[in-house]
Amino acid sequence: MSSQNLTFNSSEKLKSRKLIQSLFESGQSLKKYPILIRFQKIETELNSVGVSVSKRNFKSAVDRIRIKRQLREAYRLNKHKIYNRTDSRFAIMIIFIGRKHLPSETIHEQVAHLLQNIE
RNA sequence: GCUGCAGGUCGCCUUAUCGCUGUCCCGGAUUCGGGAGAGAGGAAAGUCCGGACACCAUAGCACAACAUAGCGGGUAACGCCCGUCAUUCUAUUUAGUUUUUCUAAAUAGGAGCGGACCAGUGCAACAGAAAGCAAGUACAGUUCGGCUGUAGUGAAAUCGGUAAACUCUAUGUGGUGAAAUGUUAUGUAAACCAAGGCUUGAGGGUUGUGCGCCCAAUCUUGGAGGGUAAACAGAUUGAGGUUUUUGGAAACAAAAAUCCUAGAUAAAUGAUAAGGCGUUUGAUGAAUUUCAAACGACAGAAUCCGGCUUACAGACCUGCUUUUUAU
Repeated sequence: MSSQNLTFNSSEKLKSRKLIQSLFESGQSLKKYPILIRFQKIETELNSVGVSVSKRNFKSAVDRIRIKRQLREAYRLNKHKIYNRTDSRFAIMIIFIGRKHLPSETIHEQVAHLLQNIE
């Protein structure tokens, strides 16, 4: 089951435009620099997760892609913190609000901390 | 060996574990599980030219506007590429000159906004009366007309220069851009679309202008929107790559053999660990010897091709060149 293993494939990705819109309009948010997450309870089997990096802070496409990969990896390795703790499922958008590159270790720590506090 | 220039090739590697996106095979037969194999670039970038493809009379016609500009060739096409002539720059050699300078010729390497001033309009430092259509110095001639010649200024005085001046000539250019466009499924109404009929053509739309064209209201018939930015096609086999042969001075073309090499869509191609490779720094030392640390250029496909431009640590190859050593 993809909810238990260390996977993050397309069935768990946030793709619906409507859901993203409602997430930004009425979702809750948690912040721990340099990460901001917005989340909302949804009635599905799996979480629905997206990542985002502002073009304003990182002009180069290479930089943005690198950070998005770090964020996805951080979710993949830490998603058990949600699945093991609660039966609720969430739509989550992980947003990078920093202005420079950070080591993956730091990003993973911050994302793990935020996922721990979602409810 | 070293210095510099030009052109070309490459542009981190290996293993393990955990993942991501397609493809194929097996089991299941909707979801799913297992296995095999594939998965960013020379610029994928800028979006500056040229095409393929698709749709749209808001697409047509005329003027305007814009682009290109020796000659020959290549190409699907080009503003690109190859060759060549003239021009111009640099270097060397030779000749002329007492020498520097300068001039001429030859050789080598580069550069580029290279059509036309026998249509019209404009512009021109200094000198000069005057750089074009007005004025005018001296002398001489004279058909007595500022008509002709000489002198004088200047590169140039009705002889010309200038089109990186307007302009003219030749050739070319419609717009939009894969979120194009097509197909399929479900299917309430007055909103949307298509076809047809009737009336009015006011007002509006288009690229600057004119013509043309389109849009409106009402009736009839048929189909539809949302859910759903859905799914599939377009979409990756192509002006394709590699090798050989032939033709050609080259760009390039032809033939044969062989290969299939990303296809995502809130957008895959990654993360971690260990080792190696390279660069830099520090220590060590007879020795890039040994050790340690840091770093790994520019940059991420998005319909697809051909170019151009710009960015780029480092490595290698070829040619020319500077200097040194040996023979």
